[in-house]
Amino acid sequence: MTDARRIPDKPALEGLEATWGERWEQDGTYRFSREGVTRDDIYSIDTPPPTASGSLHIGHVFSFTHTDIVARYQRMRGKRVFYPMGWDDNGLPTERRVQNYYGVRCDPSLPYQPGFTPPFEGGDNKSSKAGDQVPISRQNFIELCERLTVEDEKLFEALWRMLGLSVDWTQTYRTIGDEARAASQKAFLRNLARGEAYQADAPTLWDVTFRTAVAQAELEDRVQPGAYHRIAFTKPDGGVIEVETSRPELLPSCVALIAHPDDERYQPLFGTTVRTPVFGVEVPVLPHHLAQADKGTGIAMNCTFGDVTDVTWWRELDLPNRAVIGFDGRFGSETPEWIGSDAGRDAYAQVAGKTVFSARQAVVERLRETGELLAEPQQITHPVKFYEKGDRPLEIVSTRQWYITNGGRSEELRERLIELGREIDFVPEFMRVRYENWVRGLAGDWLISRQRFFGVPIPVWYPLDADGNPRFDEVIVPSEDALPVDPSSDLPPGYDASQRGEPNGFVGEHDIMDTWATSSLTPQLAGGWERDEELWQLVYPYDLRPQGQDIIRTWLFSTALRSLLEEGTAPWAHAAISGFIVDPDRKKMSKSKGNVVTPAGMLEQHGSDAVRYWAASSRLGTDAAFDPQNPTQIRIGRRLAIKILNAAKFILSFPAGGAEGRDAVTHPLDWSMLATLDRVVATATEALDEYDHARALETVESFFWTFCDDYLELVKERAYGAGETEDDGQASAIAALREALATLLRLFAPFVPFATEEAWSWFRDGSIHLAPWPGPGRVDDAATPELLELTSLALVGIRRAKTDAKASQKTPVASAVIAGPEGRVELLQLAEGDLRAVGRIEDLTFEHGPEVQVTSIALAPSEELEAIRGDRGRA
RNA sequence: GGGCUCUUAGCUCAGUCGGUUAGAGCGCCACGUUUACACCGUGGAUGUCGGGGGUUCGAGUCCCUCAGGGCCCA
Repeated sequence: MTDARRIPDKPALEGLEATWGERWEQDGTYRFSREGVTRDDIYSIDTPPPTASGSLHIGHVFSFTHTDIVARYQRMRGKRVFYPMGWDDNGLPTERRVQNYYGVRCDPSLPYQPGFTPPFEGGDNKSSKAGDQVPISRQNFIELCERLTVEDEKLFEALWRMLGLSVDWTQTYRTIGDEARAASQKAFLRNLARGEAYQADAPTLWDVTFRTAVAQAELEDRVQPGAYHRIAFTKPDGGVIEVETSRPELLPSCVALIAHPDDERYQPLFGTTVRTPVFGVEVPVLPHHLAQADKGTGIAMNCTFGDVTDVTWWRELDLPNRAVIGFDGRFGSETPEWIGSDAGRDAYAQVAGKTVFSARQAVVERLRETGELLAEPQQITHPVKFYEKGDRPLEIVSTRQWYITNGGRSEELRERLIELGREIDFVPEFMRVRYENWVRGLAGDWLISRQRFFGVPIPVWYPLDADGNPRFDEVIVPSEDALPVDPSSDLPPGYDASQRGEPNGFVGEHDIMDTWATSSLTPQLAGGWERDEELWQLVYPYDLRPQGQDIIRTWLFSTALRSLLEEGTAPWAHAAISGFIVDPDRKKMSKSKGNVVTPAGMLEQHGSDAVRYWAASSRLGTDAAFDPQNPTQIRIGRRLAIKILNAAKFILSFPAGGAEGRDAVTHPLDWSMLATLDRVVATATEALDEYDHARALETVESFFWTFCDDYLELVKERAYGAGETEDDGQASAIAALREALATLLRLFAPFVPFATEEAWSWFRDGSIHLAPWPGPGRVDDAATPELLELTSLALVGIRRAKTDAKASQKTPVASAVIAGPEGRVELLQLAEGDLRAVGRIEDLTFEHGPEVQVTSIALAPSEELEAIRGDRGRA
């Protein structure tokens, strides 16, 4: 043993996070070492990196604690745990934050300004308009993104360390880092080579504020106010067809009217043409099953493109493309060639250059003038597609974009993805359905082009023909060893800088990839794919992917997809899905609802162990209610952590003499306690193996309270060496207590890492977090948990008798009789000495009876009681 | 509109394969303690297991149905 440890007089939780956090860092306690190991020795975890420019909320603490419990458990089971942490810093959230924080916006047409100083720092500047932000070059903008994310990441790491995540902090990565950019470009080039990446001119959902394309996974419907406008189309015979539309401004791009094939009202018109109001364009009337007969007048105006149904009709009915709205969300300034009439051209002049909103007013006004608005607009609410981070409705524009196949256009690939999902053990199992539903519902391939700045560039160039037009079908790619590249500044193989933008020269792709195109590669990024082959072979496929249920369709799916395309295997063996946090009204906590609780304050106020206990008491997949005003579970966790320290201090205060461990145990009651404890160990181990941390914790905790309240009370006199018990009873009690303490601390260690490490340090060397997970030990052949159960029952009976007599538990008892069934009483008698000691019973006898109970008890004569009270009064 | 999920004590939640009188913690009330324990012990009250129907010797548990909450998707 080493020098005597100083156990504090008053153990406290305060300061443990700092003390042990520093110590673990110094000792490299959680460092991943690959020396002399095989894949079987490793437990690898692929953690979805938090968004660096977001903020960590209590839900992160919740789910990351779940992961950490697994990591700590597996480490104690003897695994080398590969548990890296990344920061997801590329992407639009960072751009927005940088704009607000520094008061700038990116204008790629501007030149780089060395030594640029932003107008301010630290603003949240939410109300500022884009016009007030200083325009800066793309490179200046990216530098600010880098600067700010590095700062954010420091704060994140500090919080995770305080929470006690057992992450190997030498293994961090950033999704914008060189290695991440190289890896995601390499994966893209491999997709391209295998035909899984392609470009296409296609109608694309477009956010006009951010001026970028948006993928299916980023869409959300929002209910918006709108209005139905009933307008008149003219038949060749001069008759009128009434159409209701919520988007009258798209009238200039109208290409057809469409009704359901079974709709008898319109069947006679199929194949004929009608003239659009105001603009006077002849368009056909066509049947299609997606037209809803019960909506409006039952016949719909098809435009380029009002919604996704318009896109379907355009594709399936082979209609012309009459786009009028540009990337800026405004109507084009040139009058389209398909509008031939003077009146039509005059009307278009009224909308040219206008926003959707203004154009709608102009068109409606003109409809009133011509009498083709048949009724006052009828106010409605209806779902409209938005980019989940945007605040203006999406438009649909036609552009050239890059795609990656994801099964949206291939039944066979969808089936393979569902098959792949079956290789993953979802915890809880029902979460698999969300994955399968998402895969089955995919409507198109994955659009990965983003017209943004802070992200991984799509690593290709295009040759220019003699007229200076790009030949998009002759993609120029870099060699893999040149990665990462930025096509807007780096040169394609075989060209020189003077040829950029010149006829017969080249042009670089200016788009970047969707942030998910990088985030979907976290197994590769963290695991050294194509960079550290040895590491990759050791950690991939990963054992565990923990994540929230809300990102199954995005993160889990896209990672599984990339893994399938690249490796042909599932990226992980298990997917552990945490629930989310709801407020006392059972609403999901989210920034927009304003009910978010910041975790740092909770950790400081209650202590990390307490907060972790709260997180650990919820099962995977189950939402947890959390009331910051009344954090009951956290208080219970805090009480438990304090109790652990106090119980350890108490147990260690008994004189530890000779033999340690189970060899020194002789007393039947001590054996019984250890036998019970072995069962607890078995249950907790089984639960943790099944990723049921809540059951493991509950089992250990409930035993711990019994251990303290009953067993510890029963043997404390014997452990003091007081009383007239047998000679070796003291040594047995102390050995059993220390054995139980060492076991309980280890059982609690994954949940409450600070308090357990503190208590462990009082009597053991090394970190508890590297100590072996307890297993069943040797017990005496006669040992049975039943003895401890019976003794507890008897003890409760004695206590109750004293309570009924309104007497102190210390009141001496002259005589008592305990009854019980035959066989059980004989067993109970093995603990007679301890029962007499704890009950201060002078004369204890046993008899047979139907159940275990105290049948008679006589407190000591009152003069003795008076004497005791007198003593106490004097003391 | 579809998928998933939940509904058990005042609150937060367990409840295994369908099997005794449905449990824990917190809170509440009463009493007792107060040198391991900013706390501990003993006891107490609170239940139409969301409603209805079915299967079964037996249902909190399985099936159907209705209602409500939540999440995701449309």
